Amino acid sequence: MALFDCRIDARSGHARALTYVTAHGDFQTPMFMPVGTHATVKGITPDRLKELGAQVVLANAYHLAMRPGAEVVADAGGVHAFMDYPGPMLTDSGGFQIFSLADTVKLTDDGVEFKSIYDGARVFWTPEENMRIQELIGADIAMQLDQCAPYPAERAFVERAVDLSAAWAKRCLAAHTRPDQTLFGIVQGGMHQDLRLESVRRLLEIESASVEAGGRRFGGFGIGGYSVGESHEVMFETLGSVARALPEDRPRYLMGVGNPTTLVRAVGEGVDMFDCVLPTRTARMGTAFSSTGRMNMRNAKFTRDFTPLDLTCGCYTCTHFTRAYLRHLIKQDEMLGGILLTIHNLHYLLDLMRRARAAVLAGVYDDFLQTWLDSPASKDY
RNA sequence: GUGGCUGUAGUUCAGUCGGCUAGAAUGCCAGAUUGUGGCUCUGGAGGUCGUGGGUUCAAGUCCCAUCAGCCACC
Repeated sequence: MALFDCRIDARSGHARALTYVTAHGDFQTPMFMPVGTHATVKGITPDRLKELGAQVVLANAYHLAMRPGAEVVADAGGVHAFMDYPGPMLTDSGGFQIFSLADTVKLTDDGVEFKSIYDGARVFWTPEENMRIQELIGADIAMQLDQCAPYPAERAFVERAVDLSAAWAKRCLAAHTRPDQTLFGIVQGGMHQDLRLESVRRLLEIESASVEAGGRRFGGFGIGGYSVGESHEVMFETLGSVARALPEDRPRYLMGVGNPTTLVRAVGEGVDMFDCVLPTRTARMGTAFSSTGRMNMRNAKFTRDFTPLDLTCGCYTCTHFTRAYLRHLIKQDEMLGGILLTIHNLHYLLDLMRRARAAVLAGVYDDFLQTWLDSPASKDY
């Protein structure tokens, strides 16, 4: 298979199992991608990530451009060499920071002005500049610059986000040149079915025009603008039809979603890739995923609980340490507490997606989904 | 032994001229966390104001005694 080829290994209902080729190795879906915003997945070494079976790791173009600077990362030999992660990587464009750092941002049709959260420096990013930055950083997959609408939002606001994101998709695709990197377009449209489908239609139109002119196509598609405050049910009203409106032959990436049950359900709707800070952030704050639902390891009931975190889990944390010890570490703000829960939570989601893939390959995804929904692990959904 | 200082929430402390249901921080208990501005955020519980007496309409606050701790000097 050639670079950025995507093979469909199996289907089961709407669920898919893909193999995708990058310059830093293949990855297989369904897949969860740990988030390493500052070119580090907090609290965990790259060799441990590999041991856990992580495939793609995320970094963030906005944060790396601010610190240490995209040129520094480029001079280091690119983000893989900089952080010593040998596998595939993906950079988010900074589009999400337009949303999350909204009060430091000025939007125009031509681009976005960020006021640095680190030193107040103002930088103006056109889509072209954003592509230059992401090419310097050098991940295998770059995301287009986009605008993510909040929820709830006026329909007119969401329409504008769709317009702006489509305009920027076109400019990103035209500006993107690096041969060992591919670009994903991003679907917006909030919770409006028609706007979502319109957003998909425009991305495909932009791609067709590009290909006709001898230009590039998208390597895959991000589904952005979900998990911004809406309920799960509201998200699933539109998610499936949006995912399946996207081309079959390329990955569909639901951005920013990491709730275990949402992942399992979304795979059933035809989504292939996910990323989220949830497993790593909540780990540092003391929350663990488990086969019986979320556990707050600060709780007093674990003071003298000398059993493993999760008896059904085979990760390093669960095979070596007790709940009492983990609670002690978290309560004391010892860094090892966050590290051990991060290992566990990442293992939990990575393993969940491996089992999902196995179910797709076996052609029994519906059973897998139903078994999941019937299990206590889904109860905190 | 004498003199002084200090006793208020688990802890460290604030508490005006005596005046509503005695506050803060931290700790404790619980909840949140979704393309990472997070040792973060949101709730909650917790006090016979060392003890006894007195003055006063009213005392954490003023007076007396007493106990404890600390300091200094014999």
